[in-house]
Amino acid sequence: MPASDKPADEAETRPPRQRLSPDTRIPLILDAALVEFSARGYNATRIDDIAARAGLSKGGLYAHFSGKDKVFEALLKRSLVAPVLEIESLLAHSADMRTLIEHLVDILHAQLTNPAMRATARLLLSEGHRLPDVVALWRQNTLDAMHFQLGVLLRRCVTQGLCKDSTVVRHPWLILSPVAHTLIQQLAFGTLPPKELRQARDAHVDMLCELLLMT
Amino acid sequence: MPASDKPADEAETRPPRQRLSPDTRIPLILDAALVEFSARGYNATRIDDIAARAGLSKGGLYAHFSGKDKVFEALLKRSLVAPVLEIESLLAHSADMRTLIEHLVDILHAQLTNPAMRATARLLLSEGHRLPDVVALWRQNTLDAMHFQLGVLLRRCVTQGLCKDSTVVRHPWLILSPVAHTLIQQLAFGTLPPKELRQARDAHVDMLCELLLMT
DNA sequence: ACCGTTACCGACTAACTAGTCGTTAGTATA
DNA sequence: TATACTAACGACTAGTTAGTCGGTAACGGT
Repeated sequence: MPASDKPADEAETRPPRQRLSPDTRIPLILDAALVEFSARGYNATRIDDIAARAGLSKGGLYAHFSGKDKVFEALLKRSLVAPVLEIESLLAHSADMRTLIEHLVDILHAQLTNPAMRATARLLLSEGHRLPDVVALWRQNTLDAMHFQLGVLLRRCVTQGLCKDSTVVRHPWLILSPVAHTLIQQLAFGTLPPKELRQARDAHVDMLCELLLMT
Repeated sequence: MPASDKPADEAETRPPRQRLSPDTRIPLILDAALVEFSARGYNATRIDDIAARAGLSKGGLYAHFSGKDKVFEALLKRSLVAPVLEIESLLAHSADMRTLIEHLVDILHAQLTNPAMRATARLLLSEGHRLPDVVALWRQNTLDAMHFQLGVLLRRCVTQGLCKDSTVVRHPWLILSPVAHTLIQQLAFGTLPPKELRQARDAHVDMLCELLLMT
């Protein structure tokens, strides 16, 4: 093996020096941080690991963030985008109530299979106490918003005579709770086999149908 | 301030040297470890902190455990005791189905308000990957066992004509899921106000009644 | 082609902590 | 009380890592 200027393809020994604008480098850093933090937790993650994965050195990283905690904060803040329920679209594209419920459950379960979302959830649970402000913000923007939207959607269905006025209409979080259960399983036991995920999804749908469908 | 032999009551400067048998010291160490680990996570917890809280020095702690990971392992193993559902007792002491559901939900929610259980759950989620064997054991002993018992209980109720044959009878985990949701909230946002806990409990009961009670 | 800006490098330091080990001192038994 | 046993001490070592800083090189503007 020639030890010349570019040992190259072995195990990238020195991708010379790549100069990127902050606008393109920072997302790379946050992507790397998400992987590293969620794999090892906050304390066990080394700045050098994040930097290496983002394609620069520690010193370079410090040009963009003043410390480890600032990286963490920026990471959580980036994931604050609320997954807005397309209420109108759901109502429009669902022939009947059962279809609507299936769409709804599928949207919720899609979040579970999204690795970035899972990683963020794990960080939120295990390291969230570091940044109570960010967590509170996340609660408002994501959780409360989703509860609210679910409530609006369901009350509209009731008004339109599409479904019964069940307990879950007044407590939309009950609709989310099976997803919470599955999330906990995934966090504690690792990724569940597709079969179990499908069973969970189907049981979830069935229960909601039982609760909401007109008899 | 006299720097004599016992500055005593200031900030306990030297509770001289207490010699305890392993049988009494080890539980103290595990109690301390639960507090420290769940407050700061595995990596951020120092051996000295655990030792200090347990009332001895680091060297003393190493007389009982050969390392930090062994303490952690012993801690999780200690909490493996399954909270067995008193099925017979539940059936005997419940006048009607609604009362039985209320008892059931109360048992589940009692776990949530138990600080030691919450701390263990947090550790299991955030640091469980360190000890996959212990986590798998916990799953068998606790989660699967509880699902099984719930299934037995509900099927018996159906057979005795006490309740409908709902989806949740075939998927008992759905009954647990609202508790999972509340658990996540507690872990992410800290202890919930009693009012919200009670609302969650009531909504849970109402939903189960809707699903199970004969019409 | 020159030049100023600034993203990036990497060796260094300062701080922290898991684990060690020779010593000390409670406690039980005689 | 004398003695043996061992829980507990605490200073020390060795290894790790967050953050610093003087210098380097890529890029845009002229």
